[in-house]
Amino acid sequence: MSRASDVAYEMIRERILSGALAPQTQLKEEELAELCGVSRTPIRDALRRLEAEMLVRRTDTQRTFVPDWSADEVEEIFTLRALLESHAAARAAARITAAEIETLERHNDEIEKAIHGSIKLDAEAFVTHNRHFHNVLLQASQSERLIKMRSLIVEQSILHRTARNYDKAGLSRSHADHEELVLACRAKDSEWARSIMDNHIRRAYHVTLGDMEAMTPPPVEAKTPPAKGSRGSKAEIALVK
Amino acid sequence: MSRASDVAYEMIRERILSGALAPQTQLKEEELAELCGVSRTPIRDALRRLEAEMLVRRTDTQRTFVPDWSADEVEEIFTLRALLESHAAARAAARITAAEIETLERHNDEIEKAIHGSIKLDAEAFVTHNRHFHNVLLQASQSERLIKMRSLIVEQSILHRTARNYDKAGLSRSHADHEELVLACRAKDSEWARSIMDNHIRRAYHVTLGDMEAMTPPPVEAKTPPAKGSRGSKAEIALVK
DNA sequence: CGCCCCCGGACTGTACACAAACTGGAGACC
DNA sequence: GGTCTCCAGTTTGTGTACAGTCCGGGGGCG
Repeated sequence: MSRASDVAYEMIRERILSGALAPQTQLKEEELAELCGVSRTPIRDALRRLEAEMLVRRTDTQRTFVPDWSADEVEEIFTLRALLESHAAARAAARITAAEIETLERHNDEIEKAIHGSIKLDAEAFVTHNRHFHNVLLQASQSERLIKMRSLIVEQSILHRTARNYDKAGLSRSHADHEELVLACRAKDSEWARSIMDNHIRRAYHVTLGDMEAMTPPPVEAKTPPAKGSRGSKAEIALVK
Repeated sequence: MSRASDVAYEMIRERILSGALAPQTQLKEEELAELCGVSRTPIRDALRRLEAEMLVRRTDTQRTFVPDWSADEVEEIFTLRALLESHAAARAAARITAAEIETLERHNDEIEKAIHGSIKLDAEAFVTHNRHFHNVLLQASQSERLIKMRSLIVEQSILHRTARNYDKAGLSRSHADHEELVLACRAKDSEWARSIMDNHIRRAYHVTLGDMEAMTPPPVEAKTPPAKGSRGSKAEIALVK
């Protein structure tokens, strides 16, 4: 994992998810090369991987941009996530090992601590252990395809927002869901696991939705050069509707 | 599409799906470069893309192989395909345009012709138009993510086998499903479309299953060098169970 | 004005050379 | 015989030079 292309991948990914690289930004290979301190070759590698995960978008003329997501896409993302993660939970319930169940419990205990451990909510810890919990479950589903598909469903950043704006009751509910998932795994009851997970994610969607409405989106409309000359080869990049 | 890396991508992909590159084969960049008449750079590009689509598999030490699929994986593939394509059909029913519906009908007419047009079944034509039909529907779902996810679900080769071993009645049934899908689209009835597609694909799975049993898999076991020295860094490639 | 064409600068694609890492086997040692 | 170590050949990773393509603006023309 110390290859230049891995370093570049991590650096760029991190910057996109954290917002350091704003949506609509064009990613130029040479710039990134300088940023990461490597040559263009590993950068190209990293960009290919990010493209496969839909964390960057390429135009028809091979220019690369940081995408942004419309409300419609957010809905689609959560629907797919519910579909896939509940399927993964069902598979996991049938295949999970005792050791993995213990790991799940450990992470969920940490989540509990993050909520009630101190006076103030430890959002960072919550997010981290929440992510791990879901990852372990995905791993237990023993399907590489599901794992790859999930990585197509970008939501780290959205998740981050969600965790911050949940109230304590909401977070506790989330913790309780996880506990029930552990029970379902113990019982090897796939359908139980599936329905818990489906419910868990749909709820998260609606919380996110609330958040998104709450923070009046600054109507910073993309500068739209009024349909200038049609040379037919102008690169189009997806704009938020 | 005339870039060297696109040519390489197409060539390698075609050879894998057609079986010209057998499962377990190691793909060496230099060999492929010679095969495609380009340098290693575009080959590396192509391999990255194929890897993202799970059409090749890399070991932990960056060696690239043609994968093969166990019965368990085939089941997983069809389950996911049913999940995703029925979701896509539901989305499509709500969004499809009149022009797209016409295209669907055109392809389905061709399918009809392939089945009954001449004395002998035109398997090639059937497979082609069947693929197009499904692609149009997927396109109509207007979700890039669904399209990318579907490409993770390799099944062209399996599909090929399926079409050959369907009997005429089965193929007609498939044609009738497509007709009903068009009706559901016209009616904008998402749930109807979903259930047709789910049924359509599950049936295909069981036909494939029958085929796979029929043709006694030649028990050509992978040479397993009896667990020799454990240097710990030996590349492991997934073997068929 | 508004449209079109053309061109220089900017960005991506490809080849190739060299560096780093992995593989499989030969030989030392118990 | 079994296991470990080391090494030469093989394969992949990276830097760099140059070729090809695209973008956006300036000037000609209606």
